[in-house]
Amino acid sequence: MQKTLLLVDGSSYLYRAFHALPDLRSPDGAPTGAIYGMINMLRRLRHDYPAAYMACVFDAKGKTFRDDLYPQYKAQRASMPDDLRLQIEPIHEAVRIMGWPILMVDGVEADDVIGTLAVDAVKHEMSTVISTGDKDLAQLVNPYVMLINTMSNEKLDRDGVIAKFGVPPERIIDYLTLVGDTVDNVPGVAKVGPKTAVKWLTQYDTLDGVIANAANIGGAVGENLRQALDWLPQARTLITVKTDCDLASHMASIPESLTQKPEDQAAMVDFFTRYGFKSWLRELTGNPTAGARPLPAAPAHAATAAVQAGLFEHGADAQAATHPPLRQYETVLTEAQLSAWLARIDQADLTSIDTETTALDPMTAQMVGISLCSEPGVAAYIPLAHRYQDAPPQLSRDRVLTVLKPWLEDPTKAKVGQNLKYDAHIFANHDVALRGIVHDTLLESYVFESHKSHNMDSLALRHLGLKTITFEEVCGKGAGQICFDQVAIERATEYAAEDADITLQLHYAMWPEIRKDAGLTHVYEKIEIPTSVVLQKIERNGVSIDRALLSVQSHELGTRLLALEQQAYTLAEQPFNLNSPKQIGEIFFDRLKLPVIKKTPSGAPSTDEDVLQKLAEDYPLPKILLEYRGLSKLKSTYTDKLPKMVNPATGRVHTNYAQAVAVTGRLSSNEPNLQNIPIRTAEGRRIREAFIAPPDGVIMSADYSQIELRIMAHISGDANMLRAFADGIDIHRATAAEIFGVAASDVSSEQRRYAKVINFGLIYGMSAFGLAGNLGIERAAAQNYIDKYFARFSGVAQYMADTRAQAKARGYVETVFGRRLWLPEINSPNGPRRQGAERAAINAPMQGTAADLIKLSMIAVQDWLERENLQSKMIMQVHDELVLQVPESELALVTENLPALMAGVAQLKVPLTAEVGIGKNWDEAH
DNA sequence: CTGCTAGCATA
DNA sequence: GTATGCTAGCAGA
Repeated sequence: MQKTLLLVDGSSYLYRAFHALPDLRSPDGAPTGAIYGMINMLRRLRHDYPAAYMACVFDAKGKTFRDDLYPQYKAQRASMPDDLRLQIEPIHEAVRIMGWPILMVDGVEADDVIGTLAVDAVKHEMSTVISTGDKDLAQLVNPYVMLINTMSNEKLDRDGVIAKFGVPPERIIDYLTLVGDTVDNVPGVAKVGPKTAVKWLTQYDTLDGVIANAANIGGAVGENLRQALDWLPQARTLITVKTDCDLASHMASIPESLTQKPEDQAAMVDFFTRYGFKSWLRELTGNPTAGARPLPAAPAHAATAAVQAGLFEHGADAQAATHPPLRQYETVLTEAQLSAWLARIDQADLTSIDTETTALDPMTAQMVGISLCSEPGVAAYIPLAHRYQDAPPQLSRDRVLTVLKPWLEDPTKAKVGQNLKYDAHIFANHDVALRGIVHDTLLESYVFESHKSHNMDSLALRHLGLKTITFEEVCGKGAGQICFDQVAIERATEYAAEDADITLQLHYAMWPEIRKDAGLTHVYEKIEIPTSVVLQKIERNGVSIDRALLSVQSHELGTRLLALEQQAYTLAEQPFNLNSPKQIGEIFFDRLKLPVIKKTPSGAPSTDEDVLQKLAEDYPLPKILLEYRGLSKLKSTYTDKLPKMVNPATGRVHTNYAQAVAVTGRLSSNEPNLQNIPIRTAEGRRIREAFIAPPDGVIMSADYSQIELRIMAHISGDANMLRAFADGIDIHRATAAEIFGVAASDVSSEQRRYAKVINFGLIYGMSAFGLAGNLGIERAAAQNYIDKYFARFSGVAQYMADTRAQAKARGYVETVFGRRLWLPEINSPNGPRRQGAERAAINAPMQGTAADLIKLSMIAVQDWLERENLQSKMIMQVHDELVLQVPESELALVTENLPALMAGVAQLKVPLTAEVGIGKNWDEAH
């Protein structure tokens, strides 16, 4: 094999080049980023992989066999952005005039053309290099075919494929069939990801082996596999790249038709002029200053600044943007370096900042180093506290923080980071108040694509096509994990400086996308960024916990649990672990022969609360177990755990609010979760007695009343519902009056209870089946209620229909404030999944708008507290409730203003109301 | 030691 | 019937 064939998967690079580069413009304002990226890539490829034969392959028009086989093929894919569409023709033109043979075959995808050529090349004794960003093509790799990804510089030969995927190339089709391809909307087996797929293929060798053994695979994934058995052959066909396409009519012969043609220099001069690629132009026209010049930091900075200022339309040099990937990373060890960097960031329009620490817990972690970046590709790492044998002398933490403090605390010095809430805590741990947080890439990603992952490694891959160094690669994992202060400073610089660099680049990739939409921009700038600043303060405030009280409760619960345990053993006539659903199942259903009411998803008889409730009607043991479960949950999750979470330094509990987890826009709370403290049962409520006020103050709780139903009234505009809220009457009573056709004053408590369940069901996108289950009535009866409801509240019925339609047409729904909530499965061919997405679509605008409103409340309240210089502090948020600690001296003022602030954050078609409670502890405050 | 299931706390 | 996080048990490393 002497000769090489170089094949470029042009279609896969289009999107990547488009998204990886800033919004470059030609002198007359046309978008040029993708054109620039594509030309740059082809130039580098030809340099790095000199080949006798070559071709650039694009998808062409026309339906392919895959569309016929599977109408949903690529159905998830958003239509091509206009700015990219405009660049397609110029890209084809550029490829042609650069002398590359170009292949587009109507009705055949680029992948299949490439597959066919790669197989053909072997017959002509050529080896093939395929340049692609698409992992699917790994199935083509063999001793004569390898893949390269020019964006990540990754090379995949046979060993590379095995290293990356865990299976050899000949198993890639099987692997992808199991995992599925979300990009092309080809589902695999539900809940099967790379790990399970590799496990199965290792165990059963091939997909056919896995299918043959489907009956032997346990658990929920086993069931999912069996569900997918009919589908898998079709998925395999879709995923298999064709290697036998008829290309005869499109080229005279291989290899002759795939030789490089001479560059059309005149056309190139014209082309580069038209699109403003000045340095390539200089190179062509023999200008002595061009060509030899490497791409240093300065032009990169100039380009970035130009992008920020929107100057590209005026013909700035697009070429100086980002390529080649620059990694000018500096370790700052001297005062002189520190001064130089301070001067740099002080001048910069925007600086990305990242801290390395000793721990994940933001309240106790100590700073190990700081990284900074103000120009893509040029970053600094300032090690402060690396402590290992022979670690070089570092600038002291105190010294560096003293030098940087004025800049860090200056609200006019704009900062960006990935989850700056964390870094703000770290700085606060060292008495620095981070200000000037104007951007956060975590929140940009969350606002832009709520349903995708937001960690930096996946963001870098998705938006920049770059593979980053992971924390695990640097520090290891599990028991073998080392603290960052043990990492060699050279290695730490590569990792930490990259983080700051990538963060800045991610910002330049995502921010222009958000800016295109006024709603997203509003949600990001006016809700998420200010919320993150408020959250950091709430987390830092923490909440005071009465450890002694919890300890007493733990003890009491322990005693009662012990007694229940003994009673259970007696009734079962043997000891068993009451915490083990498996052992309970054996006792109940094998030994005592109790009836099986329902099964868990994996097929075992269920022992959940509903089942035990039912069985308790006829048997004594389930009743004991119910009580045991309830008390055991209280003890293990709350009374035992909360005292352990008290921060020794502050004497308070500091939860972490995750701002980019819930796909609806809600916050979530962890370590500990303070959003699921019991309230429904008297036993559980006692936990809240341990959330106490400071000696001179009270706990104040303010919650929005019926917020989601109010939002439903607002969005749907339903006249009956709007009137009920306008009149300020009990909404469940009003609903019952409508459904049952009686006067509001004649609604029975039973009727009100039904109406309440129906109202909640509506918020959750209920079905007759679900309502029946909840009310314990026949399905037909439930349907009857739903029909009556929709007859009386026709605006709500219309809203439900409109929301479903919008979700299906656009793939997302919106909150009142323009937050987008994506529903990837809304057009899934899988019925249950699709229906699940439909219910989520109904619920999301209400839950999401409520989330927007309370975030606005938090911003307004914090702003007011600071403006008035009050001592009152927000200490918790529980979705529709804000909890504050308020000194006695401010009690009257805050009681009056808090609900008014919350009610006033938005003017909807219905009034918003917030109810306030006060007490010495959280239980009393309700 | 890791990942999964069942069960259950909240809005 | 929406959205989360945490615990214990358990199976396979």
